[in-house]
Amino acid sequence: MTNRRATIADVARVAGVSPSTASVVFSGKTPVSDTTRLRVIEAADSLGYTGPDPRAASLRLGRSGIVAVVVGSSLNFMFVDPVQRLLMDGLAEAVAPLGAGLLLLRRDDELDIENAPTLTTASIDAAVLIGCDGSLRASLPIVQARGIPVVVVEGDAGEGIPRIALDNRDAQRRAAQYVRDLGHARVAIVTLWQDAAGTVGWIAPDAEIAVDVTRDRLQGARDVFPDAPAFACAGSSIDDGFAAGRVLFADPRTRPTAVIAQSDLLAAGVIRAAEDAGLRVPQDVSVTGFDGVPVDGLAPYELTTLVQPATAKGRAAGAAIAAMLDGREPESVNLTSTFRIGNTTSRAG
Amino acid sequence: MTNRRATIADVARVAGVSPSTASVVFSGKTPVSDTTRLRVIEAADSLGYTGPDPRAASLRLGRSGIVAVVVGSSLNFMFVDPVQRLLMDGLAEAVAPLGAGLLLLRRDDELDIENAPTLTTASIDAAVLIGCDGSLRASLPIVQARGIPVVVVEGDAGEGIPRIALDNRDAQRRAAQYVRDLGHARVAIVTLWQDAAGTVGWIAPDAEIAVDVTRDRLQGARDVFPDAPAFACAGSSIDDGFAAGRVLFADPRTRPTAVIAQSDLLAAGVIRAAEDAGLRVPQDVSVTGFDGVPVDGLAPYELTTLVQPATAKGRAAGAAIAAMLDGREPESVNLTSTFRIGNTTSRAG
DNA sequence: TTGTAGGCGTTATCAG
DNA sequence: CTGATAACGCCTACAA
Repeated sequence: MTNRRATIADVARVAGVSPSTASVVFSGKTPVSDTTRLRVIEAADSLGYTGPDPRAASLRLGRSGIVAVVVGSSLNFMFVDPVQRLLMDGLAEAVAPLGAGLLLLRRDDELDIENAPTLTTASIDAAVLIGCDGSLRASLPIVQARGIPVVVVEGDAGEGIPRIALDNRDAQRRAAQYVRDLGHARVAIVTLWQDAAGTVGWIAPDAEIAVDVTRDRLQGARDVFPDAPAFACAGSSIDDGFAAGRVLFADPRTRPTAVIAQSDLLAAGVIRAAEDAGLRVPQDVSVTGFDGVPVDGLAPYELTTLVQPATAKGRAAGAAIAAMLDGREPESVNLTSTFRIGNTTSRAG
Repeated sequence: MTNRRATIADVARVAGVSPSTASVVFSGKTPVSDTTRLRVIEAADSLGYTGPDPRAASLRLGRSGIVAVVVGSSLNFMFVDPVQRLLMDGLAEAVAPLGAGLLLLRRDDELDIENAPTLTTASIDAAVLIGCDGSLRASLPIVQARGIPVVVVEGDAGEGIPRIALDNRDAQRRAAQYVRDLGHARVAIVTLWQDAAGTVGWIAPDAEIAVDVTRDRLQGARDVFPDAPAFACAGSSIDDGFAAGRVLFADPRTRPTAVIAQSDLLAAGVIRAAEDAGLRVPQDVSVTGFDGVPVDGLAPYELTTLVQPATAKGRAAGAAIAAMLDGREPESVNLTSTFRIGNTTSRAG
């Protein structure tokens, strides 16, 4: 009744074969005669051996089957965003065939907790950085020094690091053009966060925005409406959009006839605010979103929005990782969004 | 310019010390003289050595610093629920001091993908099973055979496995009592999924429900309103609640004056449906939720609901894991929800 | 088809 | 405070 777990050597001994043979029975890398296989399996059963210890295997093979996903501080915050969720789904799906799972890690610089796991200390085969803005970039040297493949989604990590990007500016421009073609001239923009602090409020016309997504989408809208005022939110949520909408619709004389929101959740909030202000959507105000994700509770509205291939983004990141682990050159990918017309936009009155 | 990464042995050689000494410099387990430490650090720098290889360390130490979280099929689906997100946050927080991170794994039986990582093949120190209903229970023998500590959240895994549970029935009963005390008699219940398939519709009065949460909360409500009709939803979302609400409010003559929803998201949907049917909340219909999570876009309503300690649930699971890894006896915990009165309930007209 | 031998990179133990 | 030694459990040339 020893406490030690059985090892493959034990199994081999009981089965009366050599360790390598027993190993092969489990890995299937080499043909084994049926009788030996059976003996080994039986021995394993009798010992309660459930297969090779992954820890030992990963040392030997140099692979741990784990891909790190570096997220911001709070999982809760991150997964509020449907786009992130779909992204993770795509990623999980794409790395599964590699025998890899996703390890959630926080950013290295948020170490309030003693000896928390980090990119440096975790046994990982690769890392995915999401939204590589500033602070995330600090993680890079670490993984690079360890020689771990990295891929960046929605962000720029510099030379030689594959990126999975979106045509944010182009796509947003297309939506803006559509809005203009509908005859709208008084247009307001509701943006995602403009900085890490999540400063809420009107964005100065000449402000430099450090957050890639926000900047790019804003530029796209400004390509068509150069003077449109832009209001920055703290995050991507209905509540944030609602608060922004309240401000936009506060003054009946200056209120916009169309609002370009940088996410579907924000757009949903803006719509709520419009209703709240006694405005009908789309008759009195047109609203566009971005993302093309199902917004829980938005029915019967169907947003006019840009459908981004969120799951594909994850899959592309997974594919890049697979390539790198294979020793192949990873590709940076630039995905494109599709403009979809819903029932939240109409001709300017 | 060899491609091999430097090992601690290389560092030791360059520093002119023994490998064990070099190791100790990194682990800090034993005092080292400043001069040697410096020499080792310098050697490491010059070789680009970033610290012990986690794979080797985990073999040696028998710890990988990874805790598996077994989720249903889709991350997207799972993380829609704010309760799950908070739970994960608490869990991450609680295992971080152990130097552990969270590995997302799918259920073993959903293996459509060849060689996907599983509870059997991943190097994990412990596992958390969330919502241990039926199919999840299949994972148990596997981990137990491997001698891996397991804790179950919101579900029953049988003997000897620590559980983190909630006072679902008691809590729901308290809410129901409150509703009754307000004078409501025609009450309907909107429930979470009643089976894995997510069958939508009225629940037969004598139906046996296999999903623990749903059953327990339903019993709590029925303790007070034994004959209240219950309508089952497919999931916990505003849209699901809306659909249910539509049915409840379809016939003005039989419509309930109060609805007990089994989650806040469902309650939000029911409220929408009520508005949609021209009913005012709470004047015409009272609605209660369950969970006490912020529902994006629900303002200005503040739900009358049961606030469950979602993050604490995660932390408790983490604590149980910490205990087991420490060789201590883990505790099963029974957390309690707090009844909170919002503005979605009022006296029966 | 099976066995032998060596090493993957660490770290705990124990002796100096 | 430092160093030698021995595992940790497995996999894979290579030889038989």
